Amino acid sequence: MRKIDLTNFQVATSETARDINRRIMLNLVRKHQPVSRADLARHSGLQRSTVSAIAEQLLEQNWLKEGAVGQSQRGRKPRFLHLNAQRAGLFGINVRPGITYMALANLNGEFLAQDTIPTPVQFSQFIDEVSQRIQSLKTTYPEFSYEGIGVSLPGRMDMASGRVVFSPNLGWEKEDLKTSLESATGLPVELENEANTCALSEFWFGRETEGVSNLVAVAVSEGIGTGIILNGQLVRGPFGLTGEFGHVSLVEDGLRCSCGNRGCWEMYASNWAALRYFAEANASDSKRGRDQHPSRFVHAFEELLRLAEQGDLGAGAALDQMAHYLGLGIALLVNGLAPDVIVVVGEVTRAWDRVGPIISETVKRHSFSQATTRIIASGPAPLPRLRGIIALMLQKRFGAPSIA
Amino acid sequence: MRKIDLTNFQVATSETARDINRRIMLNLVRKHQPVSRADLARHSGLQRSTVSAIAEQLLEQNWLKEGAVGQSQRGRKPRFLHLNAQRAGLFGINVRPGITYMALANLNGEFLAQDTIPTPVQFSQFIDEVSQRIQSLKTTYPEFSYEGIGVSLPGRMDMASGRVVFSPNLGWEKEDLKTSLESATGLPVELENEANTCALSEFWFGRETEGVSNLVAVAVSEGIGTGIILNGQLVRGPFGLTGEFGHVSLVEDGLRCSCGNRGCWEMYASNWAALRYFAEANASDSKRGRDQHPSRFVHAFEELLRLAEQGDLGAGAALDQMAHYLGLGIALLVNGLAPDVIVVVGEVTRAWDRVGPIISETVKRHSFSQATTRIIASGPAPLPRLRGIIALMLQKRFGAPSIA
DNA sequence: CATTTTTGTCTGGACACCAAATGTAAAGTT
DNA sequence: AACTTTACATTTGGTGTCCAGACAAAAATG
Repeated sequence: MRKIDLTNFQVATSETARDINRRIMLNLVRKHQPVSRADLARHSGLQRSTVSAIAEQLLEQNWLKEGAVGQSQRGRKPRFLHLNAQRAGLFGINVRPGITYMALANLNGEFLAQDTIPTPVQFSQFIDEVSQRIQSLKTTYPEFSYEGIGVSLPGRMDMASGRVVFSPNLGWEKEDLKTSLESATGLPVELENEANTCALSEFWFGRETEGVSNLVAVAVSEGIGTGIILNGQLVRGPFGLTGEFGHVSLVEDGLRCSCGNRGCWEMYASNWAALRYFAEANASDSKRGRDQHPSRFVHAFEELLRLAEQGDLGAGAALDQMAHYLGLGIALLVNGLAPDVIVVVGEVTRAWDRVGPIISETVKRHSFSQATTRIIASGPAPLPRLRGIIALMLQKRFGAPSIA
Repeated sequence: MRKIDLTNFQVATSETARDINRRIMLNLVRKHQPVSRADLARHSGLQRSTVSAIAEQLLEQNWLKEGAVGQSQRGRKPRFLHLNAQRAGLFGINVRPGITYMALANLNGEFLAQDTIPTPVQFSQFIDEVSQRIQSLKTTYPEFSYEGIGVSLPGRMDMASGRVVFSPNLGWEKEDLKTSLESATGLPVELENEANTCALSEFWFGRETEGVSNLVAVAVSEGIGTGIILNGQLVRGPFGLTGEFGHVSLVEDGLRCSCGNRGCWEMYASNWAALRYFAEANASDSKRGRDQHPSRFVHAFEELLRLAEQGDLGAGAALDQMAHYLGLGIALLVNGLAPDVIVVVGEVTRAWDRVGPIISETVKRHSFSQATTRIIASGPAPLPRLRGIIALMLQKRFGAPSIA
């Protein structure tokens, strides 16, 4: 039960009920499509007349389409309804150090086109290149009604102002990405932290998350970020700062981290940490990785994965150590938040057969027996980020309306 | 924005709008009472006619009372409305090892009577004694409409079944406290973890939490529990297990905790930890405290506080060390959750002049500079728990309705 | 005493949901 | 082939709610 915030609330009007039921209808169509009005009435508990009225509105506004006539054992055959996929064209952009992924998705969250570009170092160049590609995609798919652009970023941003608050890996702090991209493309832009988008991706599209309302995503790359969904909604906190569990001290008086703290989780469980373990074991330069160009760094970790897969003992040991520390941090999340699901995202999941059991074992040893949290691996990046940023925009239509 | 859970949702009816607006009205009356209908219309943005209609309903159902005629500079004088305090008599029970606190509160959350009893070891005896006192209070205050009993417990409980899931300090696991107390008193009973009630107390009654929607309570006693409020609502998680940050490993390979883990936060920052520090420094028996009867143990920590206040260096050093570790754990919460406010609850707040600065300093050293979390001390126990369990029940009437 | 200002109520219209009747269409039955 | 049954979908009348504006009531002002 939520407290009503008297500094910022809104009363209900006579249209509030319709708003609520319309969103429920859209969700039911999304889940069961193609589906008849009668079925929708049964699923929702609304009267058939009400369902017809809502459907009529949604058909008028092009959110739904009437499809083929369906089959039934006896009686009049139903006229199926389904989402009008073309009603929303959504651009998802996943900005990573070194490389930027772009995608076009429809109302069903299905991808129609994907593209990658090297992430320009210059901010203005980034805006130019991205808006140019968006323009070209818009002309390639003229049948869509374009609704917006979502950007997944390694950083934290303030929702109110739309500005990036904290982004050490990109260096775009203080840049007004939202406004710049909006004026360049003419489409509304939404920003979100990449760990949060990973969480949203699993929450809205995950197969193992049916009925789940508490979920934490652990996004493992150069660093570690966490996206936290509790009570069925993303937790952003003031300035979107919630979720920096990667900078929690796991090792007392441990390695100094760029954040100023010591012994941060991400110093021991990130891709970079694994490369460090590998380098240290080989008694070579321990600074390897950090000094390389970001995209080359990604390749270094993928090489480590490949080496381990091929049976290299040193690479395997580095991954094992990384997995151990991943487990320690995840145990902390299990104890403290006890979500239904923790989903691990990142290149490391490609070696899940190896790291998964180590993580599970470590978590079991360091957490309550009562906690029933499932720990699962997500698909390979960059898909979770792109799917998640699309989910963020779909939420606008399919999420529960904000009331009171 | 919340995702709609299609396994468990409810559609809007024609009364949904009224339900929403009625709750907003109740909140506005609570905040501004005594207040006129015209003022309520201005505060809410509803039409005066609508406000009158809602007020009429609430007056009929005795939630509101029409008070004195107020003053105004010009024009017709307003007829003031205020909450009918007697409309709800709420019993709050705070069960602690050794001692149980009881209180009777009204719809305004004001306390009318308070009482304490030694916590019986036998569960059945507890039910008997509590229901007997409740019966006696009901006859003393016959003018109330009694709405329920809330119980604050050191443990975790499953909302669905109402059973205690985990309660090492009470030993009432598997007991059906809710049903037992309900059948003994004839009143509906709600259970809640004590750290959660501390959070609710500050959230609903705190003076420094206006407009705050993310708050974490750190309840420090024999152990440490955390109550987490995010996006304006309590996070309970499956089986109410969310919030056991007290059992997060802060010290690698540290002291073994009763939970099975090693180096748990509460092994280093609880009252018991401070007593251990004190005992260790005095080279005496390090098991002191654990072996004592719970209520005597409370007295031991209060004695430590008194000693420190009187200038005892050893006692002061023990508190300082406790404060340091409190700061470490709180820094973790600041980094990971970045709430607007963290409120510390417990006997230790009586020495806030001493421990507050140490906590702040430690948090500052171990967390982001961006985080704007305020760290405050709550009033002395047992008030927060009692106020919080009352808040839990008041939520039923004043919280936002659950929709979709 | 008329005017102005403010509070509170009343009335008609719009919107939404519900329940039941009606219309529509197809399959099964006689 | 005509009738009955079944199921889908729409129409109609009733109720609840909010809104906008008119109206009534009450008190200060000029």
